Amino acid sequence: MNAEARARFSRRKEARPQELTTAALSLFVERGFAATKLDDVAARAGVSKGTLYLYFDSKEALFTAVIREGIVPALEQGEALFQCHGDDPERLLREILLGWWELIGATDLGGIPKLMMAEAQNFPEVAKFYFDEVMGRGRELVRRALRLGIERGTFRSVNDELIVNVLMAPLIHLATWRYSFACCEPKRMDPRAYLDAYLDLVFHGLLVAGAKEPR
Amino acid sequence: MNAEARARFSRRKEARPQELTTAALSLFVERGFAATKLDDVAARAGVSKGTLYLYFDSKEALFTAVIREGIVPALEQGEALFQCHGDDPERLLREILLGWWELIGATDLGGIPKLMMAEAQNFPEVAKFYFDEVMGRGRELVRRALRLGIERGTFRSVNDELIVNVLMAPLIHLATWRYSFACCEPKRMDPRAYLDAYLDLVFHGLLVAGAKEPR
DNA sequence: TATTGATAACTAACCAGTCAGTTATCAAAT
DNA sequence: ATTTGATAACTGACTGGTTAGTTATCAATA
Repeated sequence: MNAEARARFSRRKEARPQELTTAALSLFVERGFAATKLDDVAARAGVSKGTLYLYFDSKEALFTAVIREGIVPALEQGEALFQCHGDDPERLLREILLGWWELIGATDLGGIPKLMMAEAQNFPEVAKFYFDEVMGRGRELVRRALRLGIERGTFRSVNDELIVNVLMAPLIHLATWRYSFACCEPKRMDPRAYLDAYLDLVFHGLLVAGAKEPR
Repeated sequence: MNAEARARFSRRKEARPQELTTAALSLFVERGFAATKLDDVAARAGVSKGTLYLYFDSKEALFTAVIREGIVPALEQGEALFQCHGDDPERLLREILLGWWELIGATDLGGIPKLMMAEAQNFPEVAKFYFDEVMGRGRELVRRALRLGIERGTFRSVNDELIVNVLMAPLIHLATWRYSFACCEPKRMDPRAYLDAYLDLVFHGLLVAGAKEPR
């Protein structure tokens, strides 16, 4: 049996966990944790429910894995990307915000904020992990860019701790939109146009008056 | 039997529906629709599950009532409030955004956005109602204030249709926060400080350069 | 043949929805 | 003022369908 046939038909102990978490993520995001049946998760991953239990101890363990394994790699990728641009705070912040959208918001991971918001109170430990290890690290990136811009005199002197939340909210909102009200819109919103309007407003709000015109 | 004792012990056909929807709202927001047991809803309202079924046909009917009866009155109250301030667009927009917070975000109704986001795909008809009748009307208020400001030359010429979403996102985010990650924060966020930072950023972003300094 | 990945049938618990029975209330009759 | 009968509000035990989690069995590989 050749490699491709193997990959398609044979038993794949290594690949199963990710196949299952991917299937679980899409269903958890679509329906919520409690309303998602493990039979459906298994079916979407192309296996039976028994197989799911070979890799995860419980439904809750699957949920934990979905969050942990789903978002941490993307976060590390993001952090690596933004360690270089030290010179231009405006450009750096723009790259971070757009980078979040490209790397998380616009991908399948974009459903995770919706899922975590909905389930935070049901899974306090996962919420704590997500708050510290995911949101905390993401916020720190944005905060450093803000601070840098303020120190350099490019940005106005705002409360960076609070403004981080304000800056992230429209991005998270856009990501969540796809999994909530998108189907209600007669004329679909264009994410690119939304992002342009958002960045335009934000940088007009941040840059000191008289500084160079935002792009 | 005096009025107070009556209010506490007697049967109250008229008051029951609202007692039940209030209890249901808090539990739906806290745990999600599917994870909420009707026994718990009934218990929180001080009645038995059988009584709940005297007033609502099904769990889904209860959900629909929670959304419809919960938010429409507050919306109408809001619309009535803002029909007068026609003169000063900046002040008008500020009143609308802060008014949303006071009237909805900071009250028990503040959980409804979280609940609707989580359940929109499970209840497309309720989502359609909410999208058209609640969000649509709220957005229209904000949009008119934006347009007015642009026409008067107070605000920059932004895409009002898109900016409405950007403006509302941080408010909805703050309201949702209370029912998701608030318990993860070691030092609680101060909503007032958040709102100040938000309004400061937004009005610096909206007002034309050289116009009077935002308050 | 032994091991391992996978399954499908199974079990036990849970919970939405029901209904036969109970209790509060009130008006009419005494 | 008290009793009584009718009714509407309410209850909680019960049922049936559903689903998380288990296990006996099978098939492929080494």
